[in-house]
Amino acid sequence: MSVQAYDDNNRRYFSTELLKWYQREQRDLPWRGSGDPYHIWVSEIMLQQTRVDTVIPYFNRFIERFPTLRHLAEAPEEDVLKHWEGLGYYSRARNLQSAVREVVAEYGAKVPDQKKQISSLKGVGPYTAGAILSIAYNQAEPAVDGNVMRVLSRYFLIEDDIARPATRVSMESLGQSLIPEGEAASFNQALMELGALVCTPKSPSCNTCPVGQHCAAKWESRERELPIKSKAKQPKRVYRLAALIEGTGEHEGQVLVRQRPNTGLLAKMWELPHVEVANEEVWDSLAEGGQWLESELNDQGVAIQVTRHMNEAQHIFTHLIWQVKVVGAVATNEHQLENLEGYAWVGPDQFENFVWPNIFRKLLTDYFKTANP
DNA sequence: AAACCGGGGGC
DNA sequence: GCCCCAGGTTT
Repeated sequence: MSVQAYDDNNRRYFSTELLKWYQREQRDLPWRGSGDPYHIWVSEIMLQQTRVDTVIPYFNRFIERFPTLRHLAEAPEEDVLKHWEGLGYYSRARNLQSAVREVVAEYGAKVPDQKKQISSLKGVGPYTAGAILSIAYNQAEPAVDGNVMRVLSRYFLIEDDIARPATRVSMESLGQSLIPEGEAASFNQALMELGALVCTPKSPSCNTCPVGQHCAAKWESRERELPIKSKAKQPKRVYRLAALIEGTGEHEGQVLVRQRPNTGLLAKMWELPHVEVANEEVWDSLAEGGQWLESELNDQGVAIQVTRHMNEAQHIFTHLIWQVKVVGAVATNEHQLENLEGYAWVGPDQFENFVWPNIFRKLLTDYFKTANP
């Protein structure tokens, strides 16, 4: 990294001008001001790979329901997941509660202020540890996220691939070296704020940038080339058939749903019973696919007959694309499904008692709307 | 190092 | 359609 080209004057300029800008322009965010390390912790977990505007309403609801570490520690996990519903990366919620329980049990319900301790908590990696230590406790620790790597790579013209872990490590030493004495909390937030508001990915506002005068990338008109990031592999497409099993008799107006496994993708959330099919051709044929769906669910104790094609949906994950076709079905052993482990009947009245991934929330909401207008 | 883990917004 | 977002864990 050719940061040596930058002398101390340039670094001092960067830090002082950035701090001055932040004092003027910082946004008023719900987790700023209270100074409660627990609130800061919750915000940092929610903000992982998630935009500020998305997080704000979730954060307010979450803190209202779980105002302190103890409230969160004592809550049922399902309740926590329900407050995370729609945010994505649900292991964040489970890890957070698990870590909070550890803090209550091992650290007297006080968020630890030592790096080794806080870094050992579930869901707390290098970024989050640095963010909590600096923002909540004003310790001179770096908090290097995507914003910070973008800002630093441009200002110092660093051409390392930011997708490589080694690059983040070197950015951390640079970021730490830039923190002015006693200003860790403001400086780290200022770096991220600049990345979010000014030094944006596509078209940075270099004309209004508080440190643009000494930005190496701007000097060479290369700000749009940075940071350098290798491309991610494109997601694999899979084909799935879901059964919308309509209840009869006492289950009139209800649909059979099931809970996902305790680990992995969308863990513990609810879904329509469904199977993956071998290829697009099987998926396309209602006869072929329907037969496969019937036999697979039958093996799990759910005997059905597929009746008709109903709906289609696509759901894009980071590493996976679900092509989902929904077919209508009737249960031929409805009386035996009552106590089948992991399955339940749900109608509009019970809908909110379950935690749904977005794709099934939408499919079921649409169904109930057309079935009971 | 690469794969896994959600969902949404900007352009 | 592509890229990114106040990343972390597992393999």
